[in-house]
Amino acid sequence: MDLPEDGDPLDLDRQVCFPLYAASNLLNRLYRPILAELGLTYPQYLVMLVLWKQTPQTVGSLGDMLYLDSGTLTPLLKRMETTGLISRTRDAGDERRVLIDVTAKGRALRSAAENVPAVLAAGIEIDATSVAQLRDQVRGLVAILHGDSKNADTASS
Amino acid sequence: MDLPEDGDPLDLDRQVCFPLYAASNLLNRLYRPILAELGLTYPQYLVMLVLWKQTPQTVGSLGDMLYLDSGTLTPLLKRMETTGLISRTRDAGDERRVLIDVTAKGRALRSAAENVPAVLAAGIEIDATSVAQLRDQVRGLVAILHGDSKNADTASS
DNA sequence: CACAATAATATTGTTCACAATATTATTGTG
DNA sequence: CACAATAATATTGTGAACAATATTATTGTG
Repeated sequence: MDLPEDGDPLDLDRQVCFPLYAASNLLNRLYRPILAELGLTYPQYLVMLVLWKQTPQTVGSLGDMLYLDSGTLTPLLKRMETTGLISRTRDAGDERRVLIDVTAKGRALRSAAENVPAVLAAGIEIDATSVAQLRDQVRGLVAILHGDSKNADTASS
Repeated sequence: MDLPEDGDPLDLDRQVCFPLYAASNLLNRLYRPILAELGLTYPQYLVMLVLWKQTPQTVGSLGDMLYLDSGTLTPLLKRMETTGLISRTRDAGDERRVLIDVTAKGRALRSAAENVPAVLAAGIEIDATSVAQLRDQVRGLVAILHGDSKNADTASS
């Protein structure tokens, strides 16, 4: 009774993509004021998460991890350079590349960012199990959409 | 073993929101060329889905259903008016409201849009059961995020 | 009826996200 | 080594999203 055959395929309630779209917007809206205190937007926060793990990165390596391209990242990284969180320097070994590194200011921001997940979680009434389940399912979809069919076992066994 | 306690809370792989963000971007990227043939963007497509179901709508009613506000919808609807898919007229009964209706051109687009879901599904290798499961889980999250706690029983209790 | 309070939409300014294209550097083939 | 092919990043132009604010219309209270 949930087959795509019966009913209108153009019904908003049938769409898979709409809830994802809505959830993404709503989450961004929830993150915004929290991250604003750190002087970050959500995609900028994602860049910092990567850089806090491993540095330096290139525009391309950031794009691979965040599923974004230079058209989005270049201006974003320039803004982050302006606010003093990162540095952008041409790779001497390969002048095509731009190395992205954290500055002292960017490194200092880490401790303040550490309770962002907790603050956010406090604003959402959902238990940890559901969250993990949801995360893994969406991750499976991302893998499929990105063509990493190796990781495409959303709910299989 | 999946508790938020162990490990770094700022690890990209632990984030719930990132997969949702990535999935939303990737899906939009997938929709874009398909909808471009109809002269639509994804949010414009969502507006048409609503209007094909029930008309007229107001800016506010569309916003309620799509979780968007006038700051996003007003310019979007103006563009759709320009392309001739919808009409925007002040409600005579309440001049604050703007009634959004489909034009003949917008109505004619419906049949062409009917196979969008199928074309899209063809591009994603995922079974219907997983999709439905994912959809319902994300829908649960949307309900929580939006404060509709009535529908917030993703897996609670 | 006056007029504050509220409601619905519009505007402004900033930051993404993207396709298409341009620019510059490196690699590969002869 | 020349020079086409490729790779990495940047630029351009369009369309969202959003917070904050402005504008206009209606409602409610006296």
